[in-house]
Amino acid sequence: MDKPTIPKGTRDFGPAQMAKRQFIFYNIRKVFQKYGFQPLETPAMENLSTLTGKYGDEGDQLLFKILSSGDYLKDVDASKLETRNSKLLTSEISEKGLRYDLTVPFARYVVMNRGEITFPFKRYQIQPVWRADRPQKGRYREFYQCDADVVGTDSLICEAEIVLMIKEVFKLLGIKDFTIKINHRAILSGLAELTGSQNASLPAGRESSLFVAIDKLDKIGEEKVKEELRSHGFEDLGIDSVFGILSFRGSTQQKIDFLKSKFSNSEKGKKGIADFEEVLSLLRSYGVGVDNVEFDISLARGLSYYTGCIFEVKINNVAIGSVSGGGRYDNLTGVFGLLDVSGVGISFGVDRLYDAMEELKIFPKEAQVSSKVMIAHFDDATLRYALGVANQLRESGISTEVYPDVTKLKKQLDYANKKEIPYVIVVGSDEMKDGMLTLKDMEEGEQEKLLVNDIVLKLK
RNA sequence: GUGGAUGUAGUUCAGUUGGUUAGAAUGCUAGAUUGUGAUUCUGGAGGUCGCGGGUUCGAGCCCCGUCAUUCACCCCA
Repeated sequence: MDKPTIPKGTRDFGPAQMAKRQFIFYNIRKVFQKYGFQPLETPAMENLSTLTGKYGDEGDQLLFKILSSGDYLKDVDASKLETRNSKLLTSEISEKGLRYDLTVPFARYVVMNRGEITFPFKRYQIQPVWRADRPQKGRYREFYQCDADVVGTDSLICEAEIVLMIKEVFKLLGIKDFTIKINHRAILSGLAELTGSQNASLPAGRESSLFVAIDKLDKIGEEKVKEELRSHGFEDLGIDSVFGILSFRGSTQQKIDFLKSKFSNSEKGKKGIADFEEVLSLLRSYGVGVDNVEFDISLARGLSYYTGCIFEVKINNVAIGSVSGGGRYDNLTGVFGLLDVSGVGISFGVDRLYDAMEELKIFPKEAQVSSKVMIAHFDDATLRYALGVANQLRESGISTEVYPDVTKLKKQLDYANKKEIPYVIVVGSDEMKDGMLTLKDMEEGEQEKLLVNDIVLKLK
């Protein structure tokens, strides 16, 4: 029998990791609820028709498909089988897939339940998603997303509150050095107009290849991006005018003023700038500073359904991809037949947050303890006495465990030490006689004799 | 889907131009100490060297294949 393994890109989470992961989940959930978001869960699997076509060609390839049950090959067209073309066959042998993100299932839910939902609808969702990617650093095939979305309102208050929530989550997690990058799809569209003949919009495909290329600007540099654009057939003149804007350096206000001058003929560009200015103005009304916020004209984000403001959060000085991202999508529910519902949302990637926090060594110690106290004993009589003590402690709300076997004290203390249990109560025949129990502080190594009630007071 | 790196004890890794019985640290375990852990000392267990083939008198080491892990690209949380 071979040693058992788990699938590529998946992980087990032991008790130590779970304590830290739950610390992250707990704080994100706390913030979501504080801003009025309500919980939602959807199935791990969706109908393939719900998922396909929502993430582009690349995305479709990364979908995990579930083989139909039963004798799924029986009714397959023989000529299709002959072709040996898997893509032709998938629709025949698979009708379900694992969810790829939380936003599309949410859109599906909204459309299915449109009659029940009171808009604007604010929901949060913390569940795993699956992507058939090649795993690498900070990239897994199964990972958790923590999404909060609002649908049914165009109000830019939602965008502003997303910024507030990001700041609050990072504060609770103890991450200090991070950047919230913001841009607007309309600003990018304005930019795209400049690449072609004056004011002519690019076809959608051309537009997205432009976005994908400039999104890499801070990663691969100006020359490589230009190269990529040329290979996609963009003219040098257009490329130069785009870089004339992208290379602009200055404060947020200077960037805004500069773009306004460039977009004098672009309705889209003007709209993008106006939205962004309004979000900044709203933030000021909340009385919250815009530190950590950066206006990044080159931020594009791949997902094609974004139409308004887009966000991305990076932790500085940690070599890991973005830990959070989101934006506004005007027509997500449109593909499911419900038009004119605007949504905006944010997603935190727990697994990357975990990796980054581990690298920065900023998990608080109290996120990691198990029992507060363990009771050690010597024989059957003292073990039985210990059970009563344990019950008293637990009734007072103190996490307590009794060492379950009769064995040497050394071994029991060793166990407590390894589990990082901070206190040990030693019950021997002397302690049983007068009720004065020995309480040992495992960190300091000191011990004192106390009544159970006094121990409760001390540990509570 | 494309390219690179690495597979030796539970774990992290040594292993000389190919040469006797493959080592260390750590962890595990027993004791030194019959009521005291994390420090110290002593003993013990633990390896089909990822798998399959080839070269050779001889392979952990060289060659081919294969699987796994990992990093990067594409894309993304």
